[in-house]
Amino acid sequence: MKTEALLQLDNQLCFPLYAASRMVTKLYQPLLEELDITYPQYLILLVLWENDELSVNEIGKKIMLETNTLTPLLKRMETKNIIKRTRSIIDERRVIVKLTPKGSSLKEKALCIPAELLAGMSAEFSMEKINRLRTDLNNFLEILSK
Amino acid sequence: MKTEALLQLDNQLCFPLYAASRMVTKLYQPLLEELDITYPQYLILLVLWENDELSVNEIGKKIMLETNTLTPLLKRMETKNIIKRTRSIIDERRVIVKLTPKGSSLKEKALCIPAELLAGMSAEFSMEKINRLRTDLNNFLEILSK
DNA sequence: GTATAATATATCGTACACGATTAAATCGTG
DNA sequence: CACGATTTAATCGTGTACGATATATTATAC
Repeated sequence: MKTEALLQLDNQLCFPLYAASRMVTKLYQPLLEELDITYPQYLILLVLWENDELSVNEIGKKIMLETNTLTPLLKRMETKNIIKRTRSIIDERRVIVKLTPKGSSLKEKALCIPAELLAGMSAEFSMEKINRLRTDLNNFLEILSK
Repeated sequence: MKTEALLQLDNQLCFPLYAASRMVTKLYQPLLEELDITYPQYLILLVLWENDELSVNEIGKKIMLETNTLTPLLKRMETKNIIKRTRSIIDERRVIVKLTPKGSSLKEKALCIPAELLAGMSAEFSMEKINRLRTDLNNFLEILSK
């Protein structure tokens, strides 16, 4: 491909990535609104549902966000009474994040979300394609994070 | 897959999309810094390099952003003297965005960006894979925007 | 022609993202 | 033990995103 052509929006890899990401977030939104959470907050809940307690840093590694994003995000979640933040006694640098009962209980409401989204899509986009896309994206992500 | 398993971060399609998008933006950043622009500003330049003048809405359709995001973004670009915004005389609701000479000249500096990024990647991620990913993402995007 | 609908942009408020810096606690080495 | 290096969060400033709303202009219907 010519250098010139590479500058066309259509030929960029970055753009569909950027646009699709925002688009998917919008798909989630009406479902997450019922739980009164945002999409990044949902990601944090996903990792907390899998791990009883995590430090800010550990959460950050899992969802690839720094503390400068996480701290205010977690504070908002604490205000909503979804999580609790406590300084570790063993190492006072660390802040331990735990689910509150309310945060735990949100999991049940969230259980239907992935299926619902997949269902809405699979009419047009087969499960195989979705799986392939996810695999490719994860590979891509792994390369990028080096 | 069980409902429970669908809630695991690893099984989500949304997450790698979200993470890869931000990661790619970070890859662009050092290159864009030399042009003194951000990634969304780069997207706007891409479409303006292809189209001499566009209204705010037309830009929005191409890069899928609303005016509430675009207006301040474009104002910042105008402050940097990259673009000019003028009310259309024919239809005073419309604001026409045009490149300044400085904005046009940035294209030459940008020409090497896509190639440079692809080069840095293709060692690990073949051109075929990148093309497939782009095609899949574009298909996905098309489905989503309905 | 005028009331009304539709269109185009702008404004406002909230919530991310993230580079840069700060501050406190712990670690490592002499 | 001491003290500099490292680790962990927090803070600050800037720039997106976007839902909701406002405002001005043009199109449409009657």
